[in-house]
Amino acid sequence: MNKSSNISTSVIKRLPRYYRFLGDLMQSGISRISSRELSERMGLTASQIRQDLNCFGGFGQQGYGYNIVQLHNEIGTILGLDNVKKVVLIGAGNLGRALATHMTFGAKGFQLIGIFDSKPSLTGQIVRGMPIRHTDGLDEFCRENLPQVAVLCLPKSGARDIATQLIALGIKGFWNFSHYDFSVEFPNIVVENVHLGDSLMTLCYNVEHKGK
Amino acid sequence: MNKSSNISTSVIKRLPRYYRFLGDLMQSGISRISSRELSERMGLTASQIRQDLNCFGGFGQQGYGYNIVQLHNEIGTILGLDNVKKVVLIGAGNLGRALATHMTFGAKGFQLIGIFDSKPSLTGQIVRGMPIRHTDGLDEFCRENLPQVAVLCLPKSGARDIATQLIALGIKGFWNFSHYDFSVEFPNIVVENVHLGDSLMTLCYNVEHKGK
DNA sequence: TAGATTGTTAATCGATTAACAATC
DNA sequence: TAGATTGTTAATCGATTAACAATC
Repeated sequence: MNKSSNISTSVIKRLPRYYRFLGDLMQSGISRISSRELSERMGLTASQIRQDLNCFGGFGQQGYGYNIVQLHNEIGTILGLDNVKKVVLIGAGNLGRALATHMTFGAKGFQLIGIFDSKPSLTGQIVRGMPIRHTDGLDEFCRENLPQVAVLCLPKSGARDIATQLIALGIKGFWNFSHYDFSVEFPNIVVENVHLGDSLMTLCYNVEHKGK
Repeated sequence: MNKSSNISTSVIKRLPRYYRFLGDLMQSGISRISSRELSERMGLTASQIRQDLNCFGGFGQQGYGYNIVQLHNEIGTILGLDNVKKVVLIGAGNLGRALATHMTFGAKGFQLIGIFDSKPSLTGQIVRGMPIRHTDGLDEFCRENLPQVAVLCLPKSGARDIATQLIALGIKGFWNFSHYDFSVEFPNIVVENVHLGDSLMTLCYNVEHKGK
């Protein structure tokens, strides 16, 4: 396990945002930027930007700043976007279908290779050019196609069993929209939780208490 | 502005999760729990739970623990879930429609009252029992119905103008799925960002570096 | 060379954890 | 009363910010 394995999650969570801002700057034709100017555009401190980047290497140049194209590439590499990971999506309800249709997995280091649902009535429906498969075929599909990542868009009740099954099949990471909580049973599995309900409640609190 | 306005965001972000766990415990018929037992179920320290709760008041009882129903209610009140906020959703693409159909706004302190899109071809389509309205009518609709919150499900390009318009119309909080960044132009507006692309890139990094 | 800006160390700030007296 | 567990203070840990020497 290399040096980058002990980078703090605070830093890692900021990397995609740097990547996005640098991408936008790239497109606007600017070729270099100082940590100070980037900090103003992003609403951070220049110090934090320099600290963050120096976790991974010295990408800047004294007296000059950072080369935008180069830094954008570096961050993309750090994030692992060029190393494509195969993804299966479990749960083809509204949310699952929206993600399948709407997300550009390709630009983020992923390739969606299969969509599954336990509801027989959905089997065979076409979403983003691929048929929804029944979860009965999940084992076989994974053994053949070796996905590394799964998106969970199903109710809490079903999520635990599917997660256990998928981990046994070699899935290394989950994009988890369900309310199933991996942390107790599988503390070492990589999970990125997206709890939309929690997010909405946080918003509720802030509107209530911080709203002008 | 009351005492709760200087609660740290770390604490606030944990409240919805407490609320969910307590709701589950409630349904399983347990009536009391100690911080130690809750900490084991949630994968936190007991100390953190007690610290968090004591930001808002002493809800426990020495030698006994916490009454689950009571604590669940208290946290609901703290989150402001019983004070319903009217919501408009802007952008009825895949994601917008999925959220409109899939989210139980009601259980989280919100009521969806209108769905808008700038694409004339969508106008009049029914989503969750209500017609998609054209954004031309947004001003009038807001003046009549006084929503306090907006969900932004549109591309970055359109988001800035709509956000500015909505703020002028009295919108106090945004659930922002767009890539528009409020922090520089509107640092004091309440915004809950859900950047699905960023989340996916974070997952990419972690699969790459932390995967066993 | 002089000016600018990084990389990096040190100082500060905030969040988490540990400890324990208060008390049910 | 004895045991359990909170509320709260103190200690630790980690993240952010400030400062500045190195250097382009």
